[in-house]
Order: sequence, then structure tokens, then C-alpha cells
Amino acid sequence: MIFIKKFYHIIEEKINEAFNKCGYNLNECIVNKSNRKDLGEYQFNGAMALAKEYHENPVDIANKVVNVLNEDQFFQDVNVAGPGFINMTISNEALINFTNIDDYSYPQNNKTIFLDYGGANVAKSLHVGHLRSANIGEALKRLCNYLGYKTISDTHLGDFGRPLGLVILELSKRYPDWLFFDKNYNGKYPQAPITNALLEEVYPYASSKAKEDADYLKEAQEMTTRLQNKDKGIYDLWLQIMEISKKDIKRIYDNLNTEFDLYKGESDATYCVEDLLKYLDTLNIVEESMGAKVINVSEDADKKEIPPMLLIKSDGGILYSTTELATIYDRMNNYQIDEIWYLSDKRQELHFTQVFRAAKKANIVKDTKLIFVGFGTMNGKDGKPFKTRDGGVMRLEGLLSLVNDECLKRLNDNISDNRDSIAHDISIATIKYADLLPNRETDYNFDLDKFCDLDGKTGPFILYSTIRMKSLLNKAQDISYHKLIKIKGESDREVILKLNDLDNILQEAFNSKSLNAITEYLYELTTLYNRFYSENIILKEKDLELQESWLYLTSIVYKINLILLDILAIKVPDKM
RNA sequence: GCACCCAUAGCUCAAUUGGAUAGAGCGUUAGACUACGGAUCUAAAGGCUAGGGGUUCGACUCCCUUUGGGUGCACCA
Repeated sequence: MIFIKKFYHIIEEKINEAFNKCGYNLNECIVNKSNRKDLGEYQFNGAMALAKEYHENPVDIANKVVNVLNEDQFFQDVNVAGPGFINMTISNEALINFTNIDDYSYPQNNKTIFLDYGGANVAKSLHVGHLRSANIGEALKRLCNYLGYKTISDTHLGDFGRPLGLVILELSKRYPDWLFFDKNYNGKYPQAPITNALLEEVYPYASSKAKEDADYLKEAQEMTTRLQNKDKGIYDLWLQIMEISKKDIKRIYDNLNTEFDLYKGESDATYCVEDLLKYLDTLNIVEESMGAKVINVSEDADKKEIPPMLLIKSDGGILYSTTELATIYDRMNNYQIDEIWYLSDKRQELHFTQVFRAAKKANIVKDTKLIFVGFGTMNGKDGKPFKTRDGGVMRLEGLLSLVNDECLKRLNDNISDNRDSIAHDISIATIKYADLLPNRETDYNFDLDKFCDLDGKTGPFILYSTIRMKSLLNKAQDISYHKLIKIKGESDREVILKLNDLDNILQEAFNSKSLNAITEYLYELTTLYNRFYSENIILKEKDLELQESWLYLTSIVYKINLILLDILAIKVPDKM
């Protein structure tokens, strides 16, 4: 039997019963933590709303209910304050009983959530813009799994658009002798001497050349079309580029503890573009506009105008929106999905709104929810988009090694073994914690000194404290501790109360699809524990019941920290 | 030009979606402790939530307006 720790639900049930007993019917019952600690630990403000409905004084209603609640041993004190706030303080006995139910797992449910994050481009190195997508997406996926949802994750590679056409064109200019470019060749193709370094040099070169040279751009467009038509030679070369590039992309994601179930890309959807277009033709929703084909997606209720979604260019080519729509078509055909979450820079919201509406209008999706999960960008310390010193786009690897070097530099001198791997773990914790700390939608500034600073709300601080808990538990191996027996004072009680918020925090993070509630909670729980830790020398405590209680409490806080850090995809080293 | 988002302590960010006296970290100032891992802990100062109106028992949150930023507006992805 799995028990989910829903402390608030217990209080809410008790309140509901009490109101019923007094002859009132609550429409909804939500208990909150009180921000007036002097009056109580928890707060309920539903009496004010009832006052209107029943035409009674809210304070009178609240007083009747409080009298009922005060008879319950669960509460130490219940009182009424202000215009009708009900304040509650929990009894130690109730807290102890609840804390001893040591199961934090959630049951499986039948919902499947498909997460589309990553967005790496083949033949281009990952840059800092991909960081948030990976961090937020991976953490949301793990959160979903923890809460019992099934998930499918896909990186949705950019692998079939113009960038690839550009790369292949430039390769054909530099290496015209390659068999891939010989239209008369019919045999097997050899392994091309391609490296990531080459690809990463070729793309920016070709890209900027195309901007200046119209003929070159036209050739690239033709090459893109040849690729999309799977021309022999070109397509084979592309396959080789894919293999090399994917391997490199996986390596970097691996460093970020980020993994995908699927490494599909635009190319996997193009096979059904034709089917999709045929299907759309039967619906009569595609219109001509300035030589292009579009789907009108505006709705009467719109406050702002949503421009039509561009389906086919005037030259007959397809675009981003087209493959995106085809991807939905593909996913609907191949998977049973309840929701698709699109992780992306929030500037792309309009694009996704158009695609989602088109999918709905074309009846490609029926009950499946399409949800845009936009996030703010990471900027440099100056508040402007993050750049390298010479003004170029910073590669993700460059950023990672920057942080890694700093963490290694700051690593404790008395650590002699595995310094590199420990510094790596700390650096990933540093980046992820800092990245997930602000609300998902706000932009934030990358500040190396601040993130690596070992004081304050940072990844290293959480890691350090967690490792210290583990160290304490290791030292107490000979002492047996199985449950909470008693509470000494404020500091251990505060820790216990904080533990009871866990379910609320996870639900909040899930609902808002933002991890900042979790990072914040981790910090709060950890500092409350640290305060308790500094006030009490646990291993020297003479009262053995207290000592057992404290060790048990430590083991729970440690366990919760591990669970939450794992959701954030942060690994905890043994030492640091 | 049209539209959307943002403005909170010196700095960087929160605020359970309309709840009570707006909270944290850094920085500043003052302290604690042979310390189970000091990468620790305790305090203090710091706010007319950009300005002005409104809605109600109650507003950082909702509506209107002014100012100052950001972003998006079809053949790139």
C-alpha cells in the first residue's frame, strides 16, 4: 500500500467536516501556511467567502467552527483573527505520528506526457541557448515520473533544414572529388573524413557567406531540396554527418545528466509531410496568400490578431511550421499521448500558437493537449545575450568548462582522490541550481562568481549540506534509529513542518511547470536543518530517545534532498 | 505602426495565482562556537511593490492611464 504524504489534505478534511457539522457547505477548501507565525502555523480563509452566501458575520461562522476543531487532538490550538481568518497550530503528537509514515512515493497513473526539449541542431555545436531547455525539460520529465506519469522525451533535432543544405553545399565546394557528389556514381560510399571540428567550422562559414552571396544562397536552397528529396550521394553523406554529430550531441547531454528516449528529428517527420498535405487538402482549410499556402488560425474570441500559419512557401518549399505540424501528425499516429509539452525560448510562443491551432483546426489532435512551456533567456552579466569575450556565440561546452575550472579551483585542498570528477559534479550542480532558481519565464544573468560562490543559495551549498548529513549518518551506523519519538523545541519542529510541505511543492512545480518552487524548497529545508544541526550535537546527546528522533529526522531530510536533487538531475558526490 | 510581456530592498531574484505585518540570497554592520565536515550558525539595518486613478472586507496580483525597458509581427529555424 502506497501512502502519499498529503499533510494539507488531512487538515482540509478536518475543516470540511467541522464546517459541515456547523451547518455550512464549503465549495472549496484550501489550507495555506500562515505568514503570521505568531497566530498559527496554518491558515484557512474560507469563512469570509461563506459570510456572503449565508448572510452571517464571518467571525461568528469562524468561531463556531473553531470550537469544533479545538476538540480534535490533532490541533494544539485553533483561533480566529481579523475579519475571520482561522489559524491552526498542530499538536506534537500529530506531527510525530505523521512523520513516522515514511513513504514518499506516488502511485502510477495512466497519463502519458510527451516532452519535446533539447532542440539541438545537427552539424552545429550546442550553444548556451540550449542549456535551459535541457535543464528544465529533463527536470520536468523526472518530476512527471516521480509523480507517477509516464513520459516520452524527444530532443527533436534540427536535422533537415537549410543549415544542412549549407553544410553539404560547402563541403561540395571544398571537396568536389568526393564520390558523394558524383552523380554518375552508383556504388557504395566510403566513410567520409568528417569530424565535428570540421562541421562546426563549415557551418558558420557557409551561413555568413549565404547572407552576402545571393547565388550561393540559391545553391544552398537547391541543395536543401536535393537532400529533402533524398538524392543519392547527398543523402548518404547526410547520414554520415548525422551519425557523427548525434554522437557528439549525446556526449554533451550526457554531461548534463540529460537523456532522451528518442533522438528523432525533422527528417523523421518529412516522410509524412506528403500525407499531411493530402489530408489537409481534403479539409478545405488551406488558402492561397501571396503565392504561398497558409492556414488561417485566427479565432473570433481573439483579443490580439494571430496571423495565419505559413504551410508552403511560394517556391513550393516547406518550413519550420510545416515540419512541426507533420511531427504532431507523426506523434499522433505512433503514440498514445495525453499531453505534449514544448520546451522552448518564450519568443517562439506565437509560432507554436499557430501550429497548435492549425493542428486543432485540422483535427490532427483531438483530446491531446498541446502545451507551450516557454522560458526566459540566459544573459551575460551585463543583461545582454550571453557572448564570448570576442562577441561570438558561446558554445555550451565552453560555458561548462568555464564553470568546471572555477569549481576545481575552489575545491577543498584536503580532497585528494577523484578531484576532476568531483569538480565536474559540483559544476553541474552549480549550473543547474542557478538555472532552475529563477521562475521559468524570467530572464536571468549568468554570473560565474555568484553561482560558484559557496555562500548562499547555490548548488554547492546544497551539496555540501547534504554530504554533511550523509557523513553524520555514517558516523551513527552503530546506533539504531527507526522513528521519531519526541520533539525538543523550535528548530527540530520547524524542520518537521517543512517536510510536510513536500507534496504541495511538488504539485505546485508540476502545475506551473517551473522548478523554482523545488530549488527554493531545497534551500529552505536545508537551512532549517542546518540551524537545527548547529544547535544540537546529535552524536553527543545523552537523551537516547531524542538522539534516535534526531537521527531519524536527519535520515529523512537527507532522503528528501536526494529525491529532489535527482529530480533536478543533479548528482551528489561522496565528498567535496 | 499594431500587439504582448516586464518594472518589487544597494544588487540578483521570490511571493502558494485576490489574503493578514511583501519574503530570500549577496553585499553592509554587529555577534556566536575546540567545530557530529567552519564551504557553519544568530541577528540588525534596508520597501509608498515605477507614478496616478479605480474595483472590494482585503490588491505586488484584476481594470484604466502615464513613464521607462524587453519581445513578437509569414516565405529563417
